[in-house]
Amino acid sequence: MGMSVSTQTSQMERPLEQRVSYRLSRLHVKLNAQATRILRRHGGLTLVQWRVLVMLNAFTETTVGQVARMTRFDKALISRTVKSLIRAGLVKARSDDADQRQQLLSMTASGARVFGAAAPHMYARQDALLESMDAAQREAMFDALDRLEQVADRADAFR
Amino acid sequence: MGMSVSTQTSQMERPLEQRVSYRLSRLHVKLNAQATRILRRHGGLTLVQWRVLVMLNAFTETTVGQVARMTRFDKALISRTVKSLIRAGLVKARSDDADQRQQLLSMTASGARVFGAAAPHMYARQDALLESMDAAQREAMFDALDRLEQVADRADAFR
DNA sequence: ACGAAAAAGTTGACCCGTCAACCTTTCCGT
DNA sequence: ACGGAAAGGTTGACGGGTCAACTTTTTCGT
Repeated sequence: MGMSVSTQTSQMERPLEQRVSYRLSRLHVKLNAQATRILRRHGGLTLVQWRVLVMLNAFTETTVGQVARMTRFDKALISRTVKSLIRAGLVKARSDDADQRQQLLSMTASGARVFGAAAPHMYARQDALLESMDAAQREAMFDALDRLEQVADRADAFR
Repeated sequence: MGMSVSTQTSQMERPLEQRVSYRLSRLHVKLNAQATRILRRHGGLTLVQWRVLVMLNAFTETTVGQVARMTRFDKALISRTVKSLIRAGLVKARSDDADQRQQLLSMTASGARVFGAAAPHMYARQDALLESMDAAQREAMFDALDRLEQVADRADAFR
């Protein structure tokens, strides 16, 4: 392991462990992989399908566009995912008389069953994550996430 | 906009805004998109290419495997990315006499130039992110990231 | 010192997610 | 009330990223 360590530029002013977006990316990948595994074991939903069902569970009769905005996923992705859910019989769509462009989506009984089977495991995981911190830490973290998101948004304007 | 709001199940016990992995994912997507944009403007590197060059900048003469482990990216991805960097003339490889399986990678002069052109912008962005928090908040956040990562790792074992 | 196991890397197949182009329906200013 | 702009959605193409299979080289136990 004797790697010559002569980093000709300053020996890493910003240790890797502390670079924000790098850490975030690592954690995000890990959590996603974990969620995907849980879903595969309990019903076989994909992560995006799960997120769509979460939305349909919270808001009965939603549309593709609304789900896309709420999840911040691309509407193309949501469109395809909804199609897959309809094909699988977990979601049904009925056309909206007031606006012919959109369709009102809702879970079928079978969709609710699949969702209900996966939910406890997904929520248990979420709880495990939150319970690793006390209230103050939790608040500090969400606060940090808020700030970072704001900075990212602001910086977008003039870069 | 009169969307009927009768969510028949409990009106969202866990408000979306507070779900950890959801927030993380949102922020991650945003930061990634921003970094990608900056790189496109200043030299045209992709994000993975950038991350590889960061590693080559910090550790002269590294290997594909080491970069993969350090960045936590898949080695297949690193292998392809390194190839693209070599094709672009930004990285060069020389075979290791002591181990014929691996190749020692380093930046070319032109690679260093491209890296040097993008670096100030990327680091400025990183600084802007960190400067949105004071020292205590920063520590709280990294602490939170550590905990979450640990929990995720531990949970992997028995799920 | 031999053979099995492990490590390094490459490749192909595949899915996820994004982008841009496009079609249809609705909105809205004049 | 008409025509252009905007909103909803779908589709095709593409790059990013993962997984599994495979080759070659090295390590290591006996």
